[in-house]
Amino acid sequence: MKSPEISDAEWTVMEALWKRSPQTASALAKSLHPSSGWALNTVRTLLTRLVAKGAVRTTENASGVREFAPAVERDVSVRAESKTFLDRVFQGAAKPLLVHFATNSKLSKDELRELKQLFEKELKSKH
Amino acid sequence: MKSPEISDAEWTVMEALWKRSPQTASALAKSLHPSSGWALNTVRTLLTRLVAKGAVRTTENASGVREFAPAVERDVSVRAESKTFLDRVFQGAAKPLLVHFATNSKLSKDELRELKQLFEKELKSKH
DNA sequence: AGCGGCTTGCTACATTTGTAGTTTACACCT
DNA sequence: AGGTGTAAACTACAAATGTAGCAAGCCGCT
Repeated sequence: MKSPEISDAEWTVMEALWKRSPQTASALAKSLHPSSGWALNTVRTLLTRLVAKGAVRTTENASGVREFAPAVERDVSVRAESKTFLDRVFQGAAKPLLVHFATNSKLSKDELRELKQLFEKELKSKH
Repeated sequence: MKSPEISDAEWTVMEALWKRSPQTASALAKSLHPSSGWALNTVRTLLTRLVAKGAVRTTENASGVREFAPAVERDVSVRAESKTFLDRVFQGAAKPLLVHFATNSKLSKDELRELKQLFEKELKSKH
């Protein structure tokens, strides 16, 4: 299941759809407007492109208006993006990436604890 | 020190320069060719753009030929790219990102151990 | 002195991306 | 039925990106 390339602006639309779907173009535009400042047509264009890429699919609602919904799961896209980023910036080496984010992010004590435990668990599961 | 936007192809060139610099355009092209398949002029164009962006600077070597070297440190660019990625795909939340890479990467026992320790250290340093 | 090569500086050109505007078609309200 | 508001479909258009090619100049060899 190759996930299509999703550009920055498109990603914003996808997030909105992953959060709630299906939605009509105008509903989406309305909800995105405050943060993005995008005109309705901008959102429409992005949706059209996403449909063309196969990242979004459409259906008609009762009143004959099109509604949009993700055609790819967020998780799949996140994985694809993550892989691309990992390869590009960290040459595919996960450890340096993890070190980078571990040391460059402001993590709360709780988060640090949880992450430590996660690694402990991973270690153990590795038998 | 804002680091300039570096595109995918450009990033490849930067990596080569970060690995070794200064280098002439043709030396770079030669070393990149096997993996990238790029023509000499392609590399030149990328270099020109990188210079324009301020990511690379040039000097003349003894024989009057230009050599290229990074003008931004890898670390700075990595940080910038990482931030962009974090914001875009994980909405700025580092923990989910760390969880993602911790569970989706094939890490060796040693790496897992080191990472666990890193988090322990971070935890402690947080007093 | 002319030719073959390499270096530089321009130019090219299709795609993708960001960000809309214009036109046409309906569809409901008064 | 005509006006008003949306929806859908096209069209627009500049900047960034990937991927070069062409032209002009300098350098050393024959």
